[in-house]
Amino acid sequence: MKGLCRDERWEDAGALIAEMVRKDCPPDEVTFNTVISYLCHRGLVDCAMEVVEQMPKYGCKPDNFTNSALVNAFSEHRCVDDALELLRTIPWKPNTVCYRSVLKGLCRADRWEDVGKLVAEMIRNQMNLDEVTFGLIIDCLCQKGLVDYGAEVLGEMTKFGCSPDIIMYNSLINGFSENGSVDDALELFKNLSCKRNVVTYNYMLKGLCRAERWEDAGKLVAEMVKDECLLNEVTFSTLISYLCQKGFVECAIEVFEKMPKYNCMPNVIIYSTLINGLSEQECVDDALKLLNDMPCKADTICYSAALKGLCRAERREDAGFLESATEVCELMLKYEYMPNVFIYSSLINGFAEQNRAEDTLKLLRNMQCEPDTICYSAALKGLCRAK
DNA sequence: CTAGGGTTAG
Repeated sequence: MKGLCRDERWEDAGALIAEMVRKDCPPDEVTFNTVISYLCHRGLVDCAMEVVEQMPKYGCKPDNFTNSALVNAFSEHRCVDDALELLRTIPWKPNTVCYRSVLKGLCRADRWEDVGKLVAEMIRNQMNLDEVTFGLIIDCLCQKGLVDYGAEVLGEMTKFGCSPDIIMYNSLINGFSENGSVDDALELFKNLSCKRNVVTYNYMLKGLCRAERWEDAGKLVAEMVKDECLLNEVTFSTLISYLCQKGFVECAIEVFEKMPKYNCMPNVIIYSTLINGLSEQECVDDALKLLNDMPCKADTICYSAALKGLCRAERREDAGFLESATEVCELMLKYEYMPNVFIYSSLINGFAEQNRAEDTLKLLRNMQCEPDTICYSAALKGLCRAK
């Protein structure tokens, strides 16, 4: 059942339940809760509710698992007030997980007063306020820029027998570097009361990269290796994307080339980032080489990044880059990738600037997608320039 | 056997 749900094969899941009934092996709460929780995760809240209504027919009653899934889905996919209302209609004392799902919705909606009230209610009901609950609140505060409050909650929670753990520290480090100063983040990073993990390092790295503190970033990675903390794909993605963004594409390439040494495989997004970076730095040949040597399948964004470089080069040097651009387009079609409107408009514009009205028109007429205004304008430009 | 706090990117 779990497998079918994970693959979103809802009809098969329904058929399986029917089969269970037929074979005298009736579905139980666990069966239903599995289906319900997956439906909820996919945002199919109405379907989930329908399944809940089917439960009594099979002698099953919704329990804490059912309700926490629904409350969570209401919080995420609907209005958090629906979640709150559902919490109130549960005919028994809902457990911490159910409460926490509502808290999550309230935190995300920035309804801190209501968060406080609900926490007070939990305390009144002598419910277990655990690390997970505090971790959730701290992270939301940090994400909303209320890092100081996050730090305050971290201090207060010891009253409830909770001690700070690495997940909370990670949220705070990220919060400080995004919404405060990266030095505050570093300060905390250096004085943690528990062992750092790869997420800690990656957050810290992101902060340093954003601040363009490349030397510190380099030192951090060295420290990571020394600490025997394995660099992962996030580490590399972070470095590569920030280096490209800030115009240091050569460094990004160096980092990229080190990936295999750390058992990390670059994915299509990393490739498109690099191709785009090379195109923007007017290294179109390198961009094309990277595109051609990709071990994974290139997607539209990779192609359009390369085309961007080609079209720029064309404008600059009056060379035969548009021919390569057309070739790239053909390559795309060969691999059954649809060039998108952006690609077409770049190409049409490229031909127009070369006064090649015929090619411009031909391209416009043979487009594999709906031309937009920019395509038409570019074609018009070609026609006008050719007289 | 089911639920729950933290990473990256075009």
